[in-house]
Amino acid sequence: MPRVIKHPEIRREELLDHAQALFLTLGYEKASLNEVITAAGASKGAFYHYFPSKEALLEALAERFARQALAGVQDVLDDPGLDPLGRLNGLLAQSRRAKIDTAPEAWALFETLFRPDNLVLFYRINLAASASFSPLLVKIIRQGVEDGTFRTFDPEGVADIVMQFGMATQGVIAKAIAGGSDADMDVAIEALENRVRLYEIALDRILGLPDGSICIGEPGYVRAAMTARRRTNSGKAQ
Amino acid sequence: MPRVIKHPEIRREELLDHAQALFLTLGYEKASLNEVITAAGASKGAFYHYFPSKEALLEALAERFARQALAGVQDVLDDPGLDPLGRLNGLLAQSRRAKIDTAPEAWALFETLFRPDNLVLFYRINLAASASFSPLLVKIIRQGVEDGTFRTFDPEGVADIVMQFGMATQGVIAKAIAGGSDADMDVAIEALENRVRLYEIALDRILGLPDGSICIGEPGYVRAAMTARRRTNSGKAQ
DNA sequence: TTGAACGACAGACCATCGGTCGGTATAATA
DNA sequence: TATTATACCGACCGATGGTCTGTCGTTCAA
Repeated sequence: MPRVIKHPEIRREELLDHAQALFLTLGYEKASLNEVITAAGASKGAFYHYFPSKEALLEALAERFARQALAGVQDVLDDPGLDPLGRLNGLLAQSRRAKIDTAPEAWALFETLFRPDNLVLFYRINLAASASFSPLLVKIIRQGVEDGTFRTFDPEGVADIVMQFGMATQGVIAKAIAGGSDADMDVAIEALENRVRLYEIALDRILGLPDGSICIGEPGYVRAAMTARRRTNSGKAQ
Repeated sequence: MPRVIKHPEIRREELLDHAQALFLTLGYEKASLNEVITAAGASKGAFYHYFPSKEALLEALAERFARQALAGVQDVLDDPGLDPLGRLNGLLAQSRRAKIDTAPEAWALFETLFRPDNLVLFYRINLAASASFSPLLVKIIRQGVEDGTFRTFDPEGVADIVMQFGMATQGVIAKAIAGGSDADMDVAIEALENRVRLYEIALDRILGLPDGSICIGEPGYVRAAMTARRRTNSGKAQ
C-alpha cells in the first residue's frame, strides 16, 4: 500500500469513526483491530501511533461519546435564567429528547448500543458520562439546597440516582426500539411512560419537592415521538 | 498426563470453581482458558466436553451465582407469615445482610467483583439475578397492590427499580470496601448509610406507602457491621 | 465373554488476535 | 541543505480460544 499521510486529527477521528461503527455492529470484543484498521484505511503502525492499545481506543471512543452528550446539554447548563429546578428539569428533558427524537443515525446507534455484545462499550460510555455529568448535577443540587428549592441530606447520592435513572430509561428505550412487532413496541412505550412517571415521583420525593415538580416530559410525549418515528421508518421501507 | 475420569457433576463444578477464582482475580478477559483448565487439572478436551465456549463458562458461572443468591433469600420467600411489605423488607434486608456481614470468603468475593476487570462477569451475574428475582418481586408487589398495602400503576417498573437499587448499593458497598484508608472507609460508610435512606424514601413513595414503611436496616447498622469487620481484619493482620 | 456404542478425556494442532519492531517516507526545523 | 521529529508501513511474534483426531474405560445386549 502506498504511504498516506493525513492530518493527525483527521486520522484519529477516522480511526474512531470506524471503530465506533465496528464496535457497535460486532461488539467490542468481536470486532478485531485489523478490521478496524483496514476499514479506516490505515495500518497497524498508524494505529499504534495514535492509540497505545485496543483498550485505549475504546476509552477514547467512550470519551468522545461523553463529550458529545455534554455538548448536547451545554445550553441548558449555561442558561443563566434557570433556577436549579428548571435546570434539572431541562437537563432531564433534554437528555430524554436527545434519546427519542434525534437524528436517525444516533437513533440507530441507540438501537445497537444496548445489545449484550456492546456491554463493555456501553459501560465505558456510562463511566465517562458519569464522570463529567455527576459533578454538574451535584453542583445544581447543592445550589437548590442552598436557595431552599431542594431539600436533601445527600446531594451526591441524589445525583447518583439521577444518573442511574437516566441510564435506566436508556435501557427501557432500547427495549422499546428493539421490540420487533408493533405490539411489542406498544408495550415497551407504555412501560417507558410509566417508568418516567415513577422516576418523576421518586425524584420529587428525594429532593423534598412538591408533587409534580420534576417533569421529564408530558404524558403521551414518548408515544407521540415513537409513533412519529415509526411512520417515518415504515415510509422509508416502502 | 494420565487420564483421570471423574463424575461429570464434580468435574463441572471443579471447572466452575477454578474459573470463578481466576475470573475474579484476573478478570474474565485476562484469565485464559488454559489457566483455568490447568488449574482445574483438566484438559482442553475435557473442558470443551462440558462447555461449548469460554463465554458459556462465564454464563454458567453467572447462573451459579444467581442460584446461590436466590437460595439465600429462599426462607424469606417461603415464609407464609409475611405480608407483602414484610416480605419485601425481608428481601431487602436479607440481600443487604448477605452483602455486609457474610462469610469472609464471600466478602472477599464482593471486594473483587467490583473491580473494573470484572465488569463482564458482574454484568452477567446481575443479568442472571435479575432474570430470577424480578418475577418474584413483581409477584410480591402485585399481591401488595391487591390487598391494598401497596399502591402503584406499574408493578414491573417498581420491581425493576428495586433491583436497580440493590445493584447500586452493591456498588456503594464495594467502594466502601475498596477504600484504602480508614478515612476513605468512613466516607464510604456515610455515603452508604445515606444512600440506603434515600432508597427507603423513594421506595416508600413509589409504592404509595407511609413514610418509614420500607426499612432496609436501622440507621447505624452499616457502620456497626463495617467497623466490626474492620476490627476482625486488623486483628488478623497483627 | 465378547464387542459395539458411548461418554469422558487427552493433547496436538490451527487460525487469528492484540501487540511489537525495525524501517521508511514526509514535514518541520536549523 | 542537513538533521531531527513525525507519521506511517507491514512483517512478525507469542498467546489465545477453539477444533479435531483419537484413546481409554464403562455399559450392556447378544
